[in-house]
Amino acid sequence: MNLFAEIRSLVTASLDALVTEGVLPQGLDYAQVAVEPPRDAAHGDMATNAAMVLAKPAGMQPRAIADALAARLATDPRVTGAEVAGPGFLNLRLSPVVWQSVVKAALVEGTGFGKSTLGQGKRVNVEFVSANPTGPMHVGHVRGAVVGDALSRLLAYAGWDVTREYYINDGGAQVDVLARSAFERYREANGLEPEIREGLYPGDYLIPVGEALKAKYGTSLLDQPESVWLADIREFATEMMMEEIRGDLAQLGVKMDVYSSEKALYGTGQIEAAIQALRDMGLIYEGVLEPPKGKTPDDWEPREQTLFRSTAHGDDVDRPVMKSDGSWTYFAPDIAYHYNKVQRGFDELIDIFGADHGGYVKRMKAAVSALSGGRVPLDIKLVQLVKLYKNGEPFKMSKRAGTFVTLRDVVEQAGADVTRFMMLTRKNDVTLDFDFAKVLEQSKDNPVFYVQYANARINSVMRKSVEAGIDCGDAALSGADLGILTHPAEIEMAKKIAEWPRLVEIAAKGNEPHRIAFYLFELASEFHGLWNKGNDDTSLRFVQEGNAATSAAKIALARAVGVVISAGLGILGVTPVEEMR
RNA sequence: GCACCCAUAGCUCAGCUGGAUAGAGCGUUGCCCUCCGAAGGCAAAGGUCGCACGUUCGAAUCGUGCUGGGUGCACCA
Repeated sequence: MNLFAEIRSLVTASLDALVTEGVLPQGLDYAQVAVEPPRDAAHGDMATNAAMVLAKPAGMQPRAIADALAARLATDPRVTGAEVAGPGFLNLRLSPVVWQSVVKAALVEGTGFGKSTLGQGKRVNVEFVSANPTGPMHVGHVRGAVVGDALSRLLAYAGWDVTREYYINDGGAQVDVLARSAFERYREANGLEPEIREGLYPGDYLIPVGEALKAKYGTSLLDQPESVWLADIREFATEMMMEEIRGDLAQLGVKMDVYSSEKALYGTGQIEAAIQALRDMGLIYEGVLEPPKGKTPDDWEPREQTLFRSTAHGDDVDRPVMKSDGSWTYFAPDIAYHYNKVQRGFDELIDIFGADHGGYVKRMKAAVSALSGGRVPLDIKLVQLVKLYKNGEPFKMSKRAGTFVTLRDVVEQAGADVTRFMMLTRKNDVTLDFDFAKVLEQSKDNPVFYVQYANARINSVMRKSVEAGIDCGDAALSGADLGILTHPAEIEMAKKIAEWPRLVEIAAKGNEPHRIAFYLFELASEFHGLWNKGNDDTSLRFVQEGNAATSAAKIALARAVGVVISAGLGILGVTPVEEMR
């Protein structure tokens, strides 16, 4: 139940009526008509800009439209006040009955209360993490994983058919490095001194791979040249790394639907087919790129390459797809992979990249635009760095020494729920500070705790009430006499609940899961405020001694908050707690 | 040199895709509480939304040009 959508329907229906009466001309487009909560509560419960956006096309004064619309709207029983303000805003006040019905809807619909059909079942592919399979996941990957997963849950909640996908970069040179590094660990497992040369991966995590290689191959590969073992060990080590990464993701509560392999694109003609498709559009040519102005690389030399005319689709320069030695650049399989996604019939594509890949988005969008004939939009979210702290002290990590903070380190210290929530307390394109001490703090300063605590309080109230003999099942509560909820503080609470379905749609439209976290904080804040008022004004307490009917109504309100918190945390992938420990 | 991201209260950040007098937390200041409905509460002060033009009924939001910070820039992914 989206109250804002309902009132908007009321507004447009009223506009239609005014057209029928001849007050307004025919053929008006209502697309720009919005019904929103006013910034200032003193302006009422909802505001519409209808009069202002229609003034010009209707050839009328905004006030004239607003007055006519106000009179019309005032006849609806839900509307208790309609006044024109400012340059032509129409402010509406709604009956308490409306807000009470929101509480009831939340109880009846449960965590489906904010669900939307906005996505119309469209198929969206969300590609995220896609970490190189050369080691365990580190902190840098955590945020992308959480954002991608929460976004997937959000879109599913808002009516999309979501596929979560991981692209395994197992086709490039870095997996050869992995294989060579693993080979040294294999030698080590056989009692030889490993030679971790410059450029190899020094991390301890490859020791078990060496052990496993020994278990499989014994000593048979020790004296063999690289050409004999490289492919096999590469495959073996990559698979072990992916196993580890899957485990890491599982710890975070992330489950991919599809793992796609870069390597699988080679040798199957998929890259060739994708490039051919571009070629057929006249977007592939042989040419020489200009050197970048201002900063010419020392070893730059004019070189003829096979280029993709990405500038035809919004890029700044054309991009090479084939190296001078005839092999593909890294861009070519990426094109093929995205072509593959398009061909699988997705209506929308989303990629979650690290911010250091920002220079990559235009060419990727250009490729998808070309290969889908402009049919499939690609949204690329860049996720900024996470800076780790402990009690305000920066946490250092050194990739060179192979000692980095892994995803496991983070989850083991902070827990998956806390980690996930914190990763969503910033918009994706802003760097985020993560302090191991602060995120576990039980205080108002900690948004995770604050939201969880609200939910715990709600459950505490219900536990107590059940002991007092009040049926706190949603069915029973939704049947309570909610007309009792008339106190302004209670109405305010209900208004905040009413925003939930609208917020889901806003967040989904922008692919912005962080909005859910911020909303939950506001919702919890409103709830704690109401709770605190109960300290002084006992009539606002949820449990009213000796008055089961009143208690039921007030508990219903609390439970409605709990329903929304549960739904919201569900989107974030965070488990709601019923008790603070 | 070019592209992308960021710039909002002392600090950390929201801000509904163009709406009304720009919000929250921390910090500061002042009251209150210390009752397990505990892990504090209430209130106040605090702003040239980096700067300048432009678009229009209306701009933190859109456009252009600057300033400052970050990221990236052909034969690496």
